[in-house]
Order: sequence, then C-alpha cells, then structure tokens
Amino acid sequence: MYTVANHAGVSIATVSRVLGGRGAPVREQTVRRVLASARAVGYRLNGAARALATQRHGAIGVVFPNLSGPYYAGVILGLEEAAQTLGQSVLIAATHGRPDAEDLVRGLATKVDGLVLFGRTVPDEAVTEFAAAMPVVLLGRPQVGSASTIRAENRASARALAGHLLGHGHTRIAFVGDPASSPDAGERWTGYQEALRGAAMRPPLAPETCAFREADGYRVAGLVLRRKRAPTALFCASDEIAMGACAAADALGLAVPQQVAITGWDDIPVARFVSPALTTVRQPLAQLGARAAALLQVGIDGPPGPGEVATLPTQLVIRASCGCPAADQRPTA
Amino acid sequence: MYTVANHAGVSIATVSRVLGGRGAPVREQTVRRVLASARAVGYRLNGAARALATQRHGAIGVVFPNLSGPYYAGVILGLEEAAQTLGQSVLIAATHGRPDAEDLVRGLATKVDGLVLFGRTVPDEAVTEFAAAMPVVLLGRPQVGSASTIRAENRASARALAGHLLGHGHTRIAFVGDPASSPDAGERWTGYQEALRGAAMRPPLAPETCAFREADGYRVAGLVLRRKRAPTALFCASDEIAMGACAAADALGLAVPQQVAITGWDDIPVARFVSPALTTVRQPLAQLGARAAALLQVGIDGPPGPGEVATLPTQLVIRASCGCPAADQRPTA
DNA sequence: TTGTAAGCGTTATCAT
DNA sequence: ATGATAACGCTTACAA
Repeated sequence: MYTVANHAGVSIATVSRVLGGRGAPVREQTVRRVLASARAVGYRLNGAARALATQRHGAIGVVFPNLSGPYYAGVILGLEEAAQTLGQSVLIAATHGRPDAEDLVRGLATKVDGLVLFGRTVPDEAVTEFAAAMPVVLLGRPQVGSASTIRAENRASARALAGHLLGHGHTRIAFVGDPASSPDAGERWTGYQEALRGAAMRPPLAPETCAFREADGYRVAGLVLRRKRAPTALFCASDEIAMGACAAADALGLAVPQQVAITGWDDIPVARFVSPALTTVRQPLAQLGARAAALLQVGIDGPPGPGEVATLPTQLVIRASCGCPAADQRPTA
Repeated sequence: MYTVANHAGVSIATVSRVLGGRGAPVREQTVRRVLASARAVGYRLNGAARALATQRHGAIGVVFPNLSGPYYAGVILGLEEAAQTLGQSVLIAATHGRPDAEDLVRGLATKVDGLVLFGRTVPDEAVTEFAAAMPVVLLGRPQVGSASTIRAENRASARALAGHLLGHGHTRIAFVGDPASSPDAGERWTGYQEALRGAAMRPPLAPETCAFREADGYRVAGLVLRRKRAPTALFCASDEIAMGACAAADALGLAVPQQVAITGWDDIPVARFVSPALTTVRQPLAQLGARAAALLQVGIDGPPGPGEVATLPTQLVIRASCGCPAADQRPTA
C-alpha cells in the first residue's frame, strides 16, 4: 500500500479510502491517480490485514456432512448467492461424518463472522459453544440454545402425501428411510404415521430402515417387496431411495405404479424425467440457503438476539409413480 | 490472548506457541495451564491476525459457474476433502455466468493463497492476471499462461463410446450437446467425429446443440427424433441430457434401446438405476478436485513453477441403454 | 523453556 | 480532501 501511495504521491490513508471504497470522500482526480498507480504496481488489498483492522472477516462458514445428492448442493448454492449480495464470502467444510468435526468447525470459526450448521454435523454442546461466540444458524435441525433455525416443513406434507396414497386405495404402505438419521426424516415418518392413523389404520411399528442412497433403496425395497404380504405402496424418504426402489420393483417384474406405487421426497431434477415420473415433495433448497445467509447477517450486524425459527413451506408434486394418470408435466418448450 | 496469558501467568508468546501448535516446545505443565485458561476465558484464535502475521491465509478459493448437477459438487467435494488434509480452508464463489465474475474473483483473491478456476468462469486475460499474483489451477479448461491445468480425458473415451455404438450397427448417430459450451464438451464432439470418420462415415456437420440439462435434452431429442430420417442412436454429452432424451423417446413411443440407443456422460448416481440403465462414461470427479488441491499446494509452498497439465483417465461404463444386454449391474448386497 | 518486542497490511481517528 | 499515526491480534526472531 505504501508502494501505491508513493507511486501516486498520496498517503496510504488516501489509498485505503479509494481502494477500500469507504471513509471520507476523495477527489475524483485523486481517485483516478490512485487507481492507475494500483494497477501499475499490480497491487491488491490484503484480506487478512483488512479483516484484522475492521474486526470483520467478511465471510461466513457452512458445515455439512457431505455434498452427495442434490440437497446440500442446492442449499449451499442458494446460500452462496445470498451471501454474495451481502458482501460475504463463504467457507465450506464437510464433516464426512467424522467424530472430530468439532475441531474442524473450531478451526473454521477463527476465520468467519458466522456459522451455518447443517443437522448431523456437530453435537448440541458444540452448537452451544459456537453460538456463544458468534451468530449461528442451524439448518434442518431442532433449535439449540440461542442459535436460529431454518427448516423445511415435513410433517404436514408427509401427511398429505401419505393421504394421497391412501386415496389411491392402498392399505399396505411401507415407509422406506431412516427417521433417526435426521430430524427432517423423523418428521416425515411422523407425518406418515399420522396419516395412517387418521385413516384408522395401524401404521407399522418400525420403518423399513434405509440410508439415503439409490443403492440402499434398491436393496431395502427389494427385500420388502419380496415379502409375503408385501406392501402395495412405498413411501420413500428421498427421491434417491425412490429411484432405487423403482429399480428394485423393475427387477422383480413389478410394474410401477400398477403393482407398486412409489413416492419420493426432494424433487430432484431427474424426478420428472424418469418413467414413471416420480410423485414427490419439493423443498425450497435455494431459499433455505438464502434465508440462512440473511438470518446470519442480521446476527452479524445487529446485537446478539434471541434466535429465530423459520419453517419454509414445501410443495406436493403429484406425477405418475403414485398411480395418478401420467399427465405429461415435462416442459415441451 | 493477553487475557489468557494473564490468566495462565505466562506471556502471549507462550500462549501463541501452545495454541498455534508451533514454534519452540513448551513444558507440558505449561501447556495444560494455558489450555485450561483458554477454555476458562472462552478464548479462540483470530484467523485474520494469524493470517496477517504468517503471511498465509490458509485458504484456497474455488470458482465455478454454478452447483447444479453432480459435476461441480463432486469435484468440489474432492477438493474440499483434500484441502482439509492439507490444512487449507476452501472459499467458494459461483459466477452464475455473470459478466462481473472477474471482480468477484478479485475479491476472493484477497483472502486466499491460491485459486482453482473452472472453465467458463473468467476470461483468459483474467486468468493471466491472477496467475501472476498467486498459484492458479484451471479445471476443465485449456492451459493459460503459467497456470496449471487438470482435466478429464474426453476425446479417446468419446471415440470409444461412439465406436461402441457403431459396433451395435448404428449408422445414424446424432451428437446431442453443446461443444462450444466447454472444452470438455468440445473434445467429446471431436472424439465422436473421429470415430465416425474412422468407420468411413460422414459425421454430421453440426451437433444437435443442447444445453446440459434434462429439460433441454428432452426438447432437443424430441425434435431430432421426430425428423424423417431420425437417428437410431443419440450420443449425449451428459447424463442429464441423456435422461431428458430417454423421456423424449418414451413420450414418442420409441423403445430404448431397441428403437433408439442413448448414451450419456458422467455416470451420475441414478444412471444405473433408471430403465434402461444408462451407458455412459465415468469421470473421476473427486480425484479431479483432489489433484487440483494438491497441485495448488505445491504452488503455494514451493517457488513459482512452470505450470503442469494433468489429464485424468475416464472409464467407459457399458450398461443397457446402448443396446447391450441388461446385465444387472446394480448392487445386490 | 519462556519472555520481550518488532512487525504483518489495513482501517479509522484526529488533525490539518 | 488529505495526511499522520495508533490500533487490530497474532507470530517469531532474539534474549534471557
């Protein structure tokens, strides 16, 4: 910066004012001179020094289990875009389910002004610890202490979706997924049970436990569909499970939806292009991320607040895999 | 830090040594005392101050167009994991095809020690500019100046895949994709043409231009398949295009692969679970990212070098959509 | 093994 | 509108 100042014949204060774009106004002629000098000497501001002086990293951190599947990528993309307009950079960290995730986040925390923590990444105690030090927003996870929480609605949609299946006349509907793996999945399981009970049916005592990947959906659905009194409908906790389940039905020679109805969750991009097109529930992924960024920003700018809880609505997407007539919903233009 | 030092009855130098984990060794008893004090006063290092003092941000930046589809997410995940083991944080920035991407990257550059730039994000001049200031690794993009480049092999695989289609007896094979959209796509188009010429056929003068999304694949394939002498095989530049194309064939009542063979590229997770299972080419996504991180690290640690070019091999994945017997390649366990 | 003190490159306050 | 200069919180010779 001194170099630029010399080159332009001004003080570093002035250089800072024009390059940093703040502080007292600078004469336009001077601005041009400084800009020219900066370019001439190939100068660029140092973010670290800047952060130290301003007491602001100008960055937020987001911690997620991994990036497989469209869910995290979608949310993070929305988060990144919102952060960008707020002038924040975003640092990412995947825990990969490691037990030392806490340390990872602790390290991250030294470089950011706020943290977005997805469910299933760090234990509650850790959340409390971080929330004490900086604004924290939780994503898809019950509120902890003073941290804010953003979630997508699950229970009512699950109830509606299971109700829809009931409306098709199914009496043996299995839930394929792992309610214990995340609060979101847990609520889908709850909503599903409520729908069955609402129809005076006894929901199964336990779900057909299944991780959120195609291969697991294929395996578990294969097992379930081979049983004596196999279910006639599969309520899958994610589109990926559902895709695997469809493949399993196919392999067993069962027609979907005529012999087995299958529904998913998420509305991944391919969902409408497979055959039969998948009935599912769409989550507002990008919005989830954008809200998280916005909420974090108020925590960063403002005083430490109480912590909000926001629940974003989801949308039932009825296509063909549930048994509805296959109105072609694919874009024709 | 002074607070901790007081609390522990030592100097800030000692605190730095134990908390920073470097410099001269510290007596174990002292270490414990400092650690305890730090916890007691709820102290955490300040990354900005640290970066300023060490002249190292301990972070790398990655710039990509967006996060839709599995490609970027896969590469970035591999990148992040490798960076983590190298002790680097990763900052992400999506350009969303904006023209002011350069400024975005310029801002990012003030906070990182190195940059990973995906193809189609910033112009060559900008790459040169950044490469002059810090290590830069290009991903899926021809080499520019002193920047290193990592790519996945495209041409030979495309030749092999098109050759495979030829082997099935197809004589009218269309290329669906946009060679101009990325160097990768361009090479696939080249390899495809080479294969046709190698079989003494005249490749079409132009590809069936199509963006990399299901909806576009659906639209373009629908148009192509409706033509008089419609192709009997579709060589799609991505799995997403292929999925859309399959749906289009389906909508037209054409059986895949009996009436139209369709191949993709990428081997996205659902590719093996759709019906028919997609014949495609698998790219080593995570490895691309990991290599980028590693290459960047040598640039950061070492002296400014000449810039390497690494091409990672891809793998032909023959399944059913090309017309091969549908050996069930789904996991059964 | 530990302490002292000089930076690291900005921003921001206070003069001018 | 611009200039001097004191922080900002840490690391790291150099001393002890």
